[in-house]
Amino acid sequence: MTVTLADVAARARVSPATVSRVLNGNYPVAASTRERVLRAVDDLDYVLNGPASSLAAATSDLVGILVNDIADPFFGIMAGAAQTEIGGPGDGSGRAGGEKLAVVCNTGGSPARELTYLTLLQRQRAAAVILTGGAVEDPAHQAAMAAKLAKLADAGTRVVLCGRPPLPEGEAVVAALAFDNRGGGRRLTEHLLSLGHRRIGYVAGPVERTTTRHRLEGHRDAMAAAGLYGDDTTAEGRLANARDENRLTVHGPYDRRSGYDATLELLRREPEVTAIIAANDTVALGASAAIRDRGLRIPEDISVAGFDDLPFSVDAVPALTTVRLPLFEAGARAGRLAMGKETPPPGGIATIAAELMVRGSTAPPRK
Amino acid sequence: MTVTLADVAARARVSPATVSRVLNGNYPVAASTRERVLRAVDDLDYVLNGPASSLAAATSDLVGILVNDIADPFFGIMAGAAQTEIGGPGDGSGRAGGEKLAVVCNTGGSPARELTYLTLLQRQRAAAVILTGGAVEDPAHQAAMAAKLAKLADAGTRVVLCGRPPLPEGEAVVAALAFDNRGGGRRLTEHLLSLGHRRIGYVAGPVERTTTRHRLEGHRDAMAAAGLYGDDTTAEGRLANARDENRLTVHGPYDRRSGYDATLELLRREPEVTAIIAANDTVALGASAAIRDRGLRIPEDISVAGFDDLPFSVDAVPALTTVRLPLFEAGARAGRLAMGKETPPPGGIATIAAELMVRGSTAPPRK
DNA sequence: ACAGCCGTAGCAAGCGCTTTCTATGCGGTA
DNA sequence: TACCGCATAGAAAGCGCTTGCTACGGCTGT
Repeated sequence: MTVTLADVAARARVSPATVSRVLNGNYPVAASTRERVLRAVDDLDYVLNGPASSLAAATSDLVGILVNDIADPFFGIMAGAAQTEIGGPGDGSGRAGGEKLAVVCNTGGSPARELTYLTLLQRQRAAAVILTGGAVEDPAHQAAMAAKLAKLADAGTRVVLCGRPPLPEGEAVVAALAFDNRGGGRRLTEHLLSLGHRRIGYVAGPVERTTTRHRLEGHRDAMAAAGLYGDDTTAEGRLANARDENRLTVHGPYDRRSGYDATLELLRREPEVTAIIAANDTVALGASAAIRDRGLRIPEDISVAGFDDLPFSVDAVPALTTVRLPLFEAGARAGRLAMGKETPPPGGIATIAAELMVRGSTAPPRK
Repeated sequence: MTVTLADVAARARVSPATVSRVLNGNYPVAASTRERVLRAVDDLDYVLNGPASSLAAATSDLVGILVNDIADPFFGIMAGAAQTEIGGPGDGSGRAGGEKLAVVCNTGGSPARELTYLTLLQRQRAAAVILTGGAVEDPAHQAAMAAKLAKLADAGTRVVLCGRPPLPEGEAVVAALAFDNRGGGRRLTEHLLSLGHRRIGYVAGPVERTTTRHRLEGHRDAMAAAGLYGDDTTAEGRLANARDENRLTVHGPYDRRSGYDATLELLRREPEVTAIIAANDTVALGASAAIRDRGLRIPEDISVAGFDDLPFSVDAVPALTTVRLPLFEAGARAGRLAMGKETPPPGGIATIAAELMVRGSTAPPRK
């Protein structure tokens, strides 16, 4: 039924070993022989049996890219960029040079699925794995992840982190590319502060994610530095600060709906808010909708800012002030790292700068 | 180094066959034995060797989802939905029930890469393949695709088309879910027509894609039915119609940039245009930006409409009139079809309705 | 008490490929 | 001319798993 190596060998009147060598191209084969084999491959429309090949060679050409949400361009852009560096041009049959099959796996943000995919990739003896996006901070899960990644690395799988903080132990991975979420959050807040805002609402992402925490920390650092939170070190002062922080922060998932609902809640809690920072651009879109639905104008009544600078953000009306993350570049770099085409940064860790993009959605508060 | 089935068998004091059967659960094993094996698996932290297993069983648990552009939510939403139907919960080790590894492959819209991925999946003996999005109309490529899909189907891989027209021959696939792009294009144009628009610009997608052609055909059908194009059947009339069609249609990729540039071009060619239909919502965003940059207002000066109804479209200002495609539902259904969890529609072909969403970006023309 | 079964477990033959080791033939060199 | 070495091809031993078939008790039925 299906054509095998042996069939090709028979037709080319050589041994299976020779066919294998022609296909893999890592052993000298006379030009005339090679040609004969190639013709036989073509004639028979032969396609290598991947599992058999992986079994015998103890490696596969699978590269896994784990993302939290495939419907979110934030991940799509990184994954796409990584893939451009991984998938070779391909010749359609036989086995091409350094060609790898880059596949993206959607964890949906679930720790369990993250682990499951890692096991599945381990089972396939994947050549490399790229993990994108923030990690979940649950200690048990982190330990499980670290163990799993260590095992993968042990088995020869290259592990690259992209847009995710380095592992606590840090040794198991080829490289970690982390976004400067903290710095971005700080600069964004400083921008708002410099415009004169004082009551700033914060629509944060899910509590348990590192990304959420880092952006929020940057924000609070800036607020504290401006004497808005945390400067009063007396006992009551501290309490008041904490209350304020909590009152002006609402957590929720990274989606539009959450931005809408959280903004309504923020407006209820503190009608005097003059600016709202959203966990990311998608959330900012929802926040903007809520503000408009309340009959308020952006930025005259309330300023809005996002994070990530996704492609649609510049087209929002007014254009969204946000923090630009070089998603494509980071993804491409992760792809190269995974392929061993680029040497890892010193210590295996690189921080990727976040750039503030000031646009029309932020302006000085009215009063 | 790595632990194998035999190691587990030794530790559980059973034969490798028994371990295999416990893991696959398709053969009676005494409860006490099963338990002993499971404990050994756990103790040894055993992970099945995928390639070996696929080789022996002649199937794998890989399911490929091909998309044209992973950074585009249009595909992300379908792929994500399909994955929810495919990837089981997973138990972290051994092999779970009907668990499959859903992976998405980014073709970038390139026919060559599409074929390459199909070969790679064939090589891996994928359990199923889902192809999403419009096809390229080049006859040579279509023939190659049909041949490849037939071969995949032959080898037992289920092939499902999602948001893509059925194959010319049509036999090789489990099912084809096609969006009613033509109907959507027609209804959208009728809406504009009923508002009083007569000079309607059309920013189309890449010429060679079926999606582009179908949407455009729907548009032109509606125009012709209204006597705007193609009613004049004299020789000169025909020519004039064709000229008009061409003058008011600009092709380009499915991205924001293309929408921006094409709209500028349309405005130059025909300043009297009162409405612009974009190939999809992303393109519509670019078109809107161009219109605003020209100092025109939406919808007062020019109406804008998109296609797809991506999540951000409702948040555009003004909210975008568009044609809603049930991407999530279609993706989920494709996933179920690929898993054999749902019986294919009669004839293997289903057309999925497209619903007109009238919002703020379209209004009657001023004069 | 014996034949026949059913429920379990083991044996062993591959699945299709890679790769080490060995064989062969040829040209060049002493 | 005889020998060595290089370039190339083949033989064969697995890689780790699945599965058809066989084997073996103990139970049931007569």
